[in-house]
Amino acid sequence: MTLENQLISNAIKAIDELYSQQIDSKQIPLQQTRKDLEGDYTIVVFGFVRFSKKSPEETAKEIGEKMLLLMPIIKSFNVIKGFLNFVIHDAYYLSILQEIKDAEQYGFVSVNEKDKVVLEYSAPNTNKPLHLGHIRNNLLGWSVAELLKASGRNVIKVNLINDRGIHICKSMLAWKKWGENTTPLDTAQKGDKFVGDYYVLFDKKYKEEIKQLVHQGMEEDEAKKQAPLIIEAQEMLQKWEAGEKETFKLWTTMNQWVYDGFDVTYSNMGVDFDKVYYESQTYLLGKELVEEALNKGILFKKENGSIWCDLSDEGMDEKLLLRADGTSVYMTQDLGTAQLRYNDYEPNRLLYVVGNEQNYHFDVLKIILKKLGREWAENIFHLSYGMVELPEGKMKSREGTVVDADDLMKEMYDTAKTTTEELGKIDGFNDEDLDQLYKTVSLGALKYFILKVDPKKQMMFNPQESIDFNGNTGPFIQYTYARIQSILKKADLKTGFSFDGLILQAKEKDLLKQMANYPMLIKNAAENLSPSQVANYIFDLVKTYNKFYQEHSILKETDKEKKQFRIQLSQEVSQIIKSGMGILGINVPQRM
RNA sequence: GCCCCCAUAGUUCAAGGGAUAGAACAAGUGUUUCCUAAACACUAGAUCCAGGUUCGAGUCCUGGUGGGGGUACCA
Repeated sequence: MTLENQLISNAIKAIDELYSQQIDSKQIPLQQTRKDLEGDYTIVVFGFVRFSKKSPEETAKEIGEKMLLLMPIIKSFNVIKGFLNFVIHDAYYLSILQEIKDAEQYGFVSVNEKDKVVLEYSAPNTNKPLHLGHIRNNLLGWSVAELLKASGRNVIKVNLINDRGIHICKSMLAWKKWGENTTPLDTAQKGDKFVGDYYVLFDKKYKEEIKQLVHQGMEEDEAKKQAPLIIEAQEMLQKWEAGEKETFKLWTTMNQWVYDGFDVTYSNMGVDFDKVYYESQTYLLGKELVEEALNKGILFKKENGSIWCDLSDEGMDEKLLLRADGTSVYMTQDLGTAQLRYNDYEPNRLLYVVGNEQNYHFDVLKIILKKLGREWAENIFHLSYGMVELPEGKMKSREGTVVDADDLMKEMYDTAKTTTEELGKIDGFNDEDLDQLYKTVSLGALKYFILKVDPKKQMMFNPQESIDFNGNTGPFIQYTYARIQSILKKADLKTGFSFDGLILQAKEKDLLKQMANYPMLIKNAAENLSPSQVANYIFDLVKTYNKFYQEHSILKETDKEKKQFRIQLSQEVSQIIKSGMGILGINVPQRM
């Protein structure tokens, strides 16, 4: 039983004995005492005055006295207004150190195989390379998976490749027309970049056609529909869905180029998947679902043959599910994908890491599946994260403001290299070590920068101001870790030391207090699907450690017991840093 | 038009309805004969506006202002 739970249950007991009032644990506002005040834990008693019929101060005093008797671990208490502050004996904090030392993975809950979560993230389109928005998605997805694993879930990471649709046909058509049979090898490009260029080219030529038609007197909306290129692309999609051989072959070839490119980016980023779904393999199931729903009368057909879902009962519009030409749309395939995933795993939760621009899409997806009688639709959860914004607004490929994932990682690497060389602490590193270090530091900086922000919130990225290496950053944390490793290398950590009766210094106690919170932190962060909470926790822990490091000598401490204690403390702090950073997908270096 | 989300120092981010709103960067100042100064210490600086609920509101409710997103036979 944790100390928090003990405090709560004894508070309940004290209140029952004092006021004959039965309350449950949720009604006990327990929190950590403010740093500048005396005490470790605080109970806010304002809410109790209605049955204590006494002033907040008196109420707090009475409860405090009762609990002091009930719990020997409480050293003393003090009351400020309605705040009852408890001071806990050092012995408790020393026992925490022992607990951390003994734990296999402190703060982690062992995995329950039956608590299955299928987590989709990344879900790229195969018509353009990955960019900053995907970076947030990928880092979040991977990290949330780690977080859920740490809290005992059996997580299956899945990717869904949007490998079919009109957008792919645009790239294909452009390549066919102007690609002159070249391949990524010919232009020495990554495959995803190569194909992406043709997507851009299509858009350019298409715009020219629209402009020309408008010039000839056509309305712009009409011109967008009538431009020969778009008609040709639509025909291509129909051919593809009809399984026409040549189109299919081109599609296979070009998609493979893209996959090869993506694999490189994923690998550099350090993300992976347990299973990859392809939209091309799920859209037919989606079509079947639409057919089923149409027969059940859940959907309706318009005169031109297109199929729709009427969502006016839910206060929404009508939603298209199948085009007039019979080809499927995004929603069609997502229905199929969800069904397939459920069939494959029957998970407790189907989690989607997708940007908040698709909130409406997921609302509709759930509603339609429920209309179809799929009760598991209730377990669909959309982890809706905010967009990454640039100083000039949204990223637009047309305006060349897209921050490419590969480019960004390369820039970070170069910055890490420059900074490290300037600091010059790299004696004895060989080229391989250095490359590894630059990767660790640059990715650490990038990942931390992205993940420290609450996923739900929109975030700002300014490419002009490069990501910092000082302050609340990945490298700051990595540095502290490396410094501890340096100490541990020089120190001889003796086993079998007992620290019973050791008087803790304020900074040492601060550290142990924070360390004691790690298990709860993991639990809460996992519930909120928020790696940012882990990031902020680790940052605070590291700041506290640095203060301790500054104030107290470790290796030069003459008292042997104190010295061993501080070495042990440092060791466990570094373990938590490593563990927390691991959840964020960030490695920690032995030296930097 | 209708629907959803957001608004905190100059900037980027924190703050489970609780005490004096925390950090970091940028600005200014200090600390290395001492375990890695990618560090530490100090100074200055903020809850968009108007109401309401509450013992207590950055947090909840209403209205306003400002930003973002959605509402496509795009994904």
